[in-house]
Amino acid sequence: MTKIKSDFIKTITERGYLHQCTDLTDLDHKASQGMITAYVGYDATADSLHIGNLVSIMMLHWLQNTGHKPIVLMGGGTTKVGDPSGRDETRKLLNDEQINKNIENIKQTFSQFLKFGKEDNLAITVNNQDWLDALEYIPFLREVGQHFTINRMLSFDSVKLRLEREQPLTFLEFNYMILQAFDFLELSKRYDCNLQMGGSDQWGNIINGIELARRIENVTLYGLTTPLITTSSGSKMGKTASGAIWLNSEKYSAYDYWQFWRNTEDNDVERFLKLFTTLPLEEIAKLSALAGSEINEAKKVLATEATSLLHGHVASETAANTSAKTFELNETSENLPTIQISKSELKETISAFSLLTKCGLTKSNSEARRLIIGKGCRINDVTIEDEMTKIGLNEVDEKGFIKVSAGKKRHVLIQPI
RNA sequence: GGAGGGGUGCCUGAGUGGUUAAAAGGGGCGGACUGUAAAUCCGUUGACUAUGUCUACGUUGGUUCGAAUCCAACCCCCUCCA
Repeated sequence: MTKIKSDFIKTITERGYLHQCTDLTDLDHKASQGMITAYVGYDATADSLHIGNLVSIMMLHWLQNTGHKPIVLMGGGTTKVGDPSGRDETRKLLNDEQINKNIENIKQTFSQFLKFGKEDNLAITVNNQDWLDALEYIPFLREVGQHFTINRMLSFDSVKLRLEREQPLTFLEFNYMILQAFDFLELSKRYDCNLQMGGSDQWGNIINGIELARRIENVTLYGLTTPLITTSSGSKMGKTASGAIWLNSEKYSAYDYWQFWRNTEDNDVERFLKLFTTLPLEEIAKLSALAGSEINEAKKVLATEATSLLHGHVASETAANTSAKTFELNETSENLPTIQISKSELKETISAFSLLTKCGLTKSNSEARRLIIGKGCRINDVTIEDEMTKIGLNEVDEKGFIKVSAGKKRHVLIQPI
């Protein structure tokens, strides 16, 4: 490619969102001429999106920011089928009620990143259930099915890998790529959508949609994928500590989210600043030039910026302050996660191990005992040596809390009521 | 429908009558070192009212002093044949 003309392509290239594109030169040209409309699809397999979805959300954000129209496609219909891409096993099927509930929860996330509305480049949300549910089998097969050969379908990774690993692939799942292809066609007809974006594992599904639209409507559509984001030590993003990093605040608090970014590996700081914040590139260059322990400053900026994008400025600052107090000033911030325990219960005193479990720092009393034996538990910053240590009202500090810590990073405040 | 192979802890995977709550690795958690990083090293990794008890190797029964290991039936998966 000679020279990038459009702001959109320029931005996503510079910031590292671009993995593959069907025809970058052409798409760039189109984006420089006028408004393009692009969509990303999200299946409702859980009641919240997670960090892994964030790259594509940020891409929609930049799309809108550079003057184009984003469509958020909720996969109410496709979730009933289950995308086999990148999976060894069939997804467990959800019922309609769960799917609708999930969609409602997932939708909230986008309001932070996109401006919604009808006109111009305001974002819209659509649900593919609206057209997929209405399909009639035979007419659909005749219209769409005749454009797919089994030979070619078998050659796509989502199918091929499953077969190679000798894992079962149901006929239901086998249809997924056709439905996603149909989605793109449908969005192109309804909203003049001409670009589909997604993670690199969606490449095959995207290509199918482009081909289908070319055959049936004779239109040219584009596809663009983002790289799979891994940490520099090779593990998949967000699959760290206790499961996924969720985007909904009820499942993953702003404080925890801030902490997640604060603990980024040195080698990832620059890449993540580009991908997950909206800071200008010059500023990112300055921040990532920091060497040695000074890079921690860059990590704090990353954490605050990323948290602020998702949870808002106020929640982000609070998380930053709480973290500073806790980790740098060695003070107890009352904004740490807090649980309440009745005074009468504390009066009786509670043994240290059961207190750990009570406040959710350990999953079982056995785990709590092990933690204490391994010198991993502190009450009010004092290491507990004996798991039978009794904790009661005596341990409440002048601010009215008992601080319970598991390891160096996980803290909970007990508030007697 | 027929023949064969297989189902072990979060995952991979050893174990074919007893010191097996089950090797090894991965992952998780904690500790040390640091910078709330990475790498490295060490410990730990079923539960409980805790030096004991209970639950656990697809399910249910059986043999045995004793079963993940042997037997029977059933369920599920894979391969080949029809």
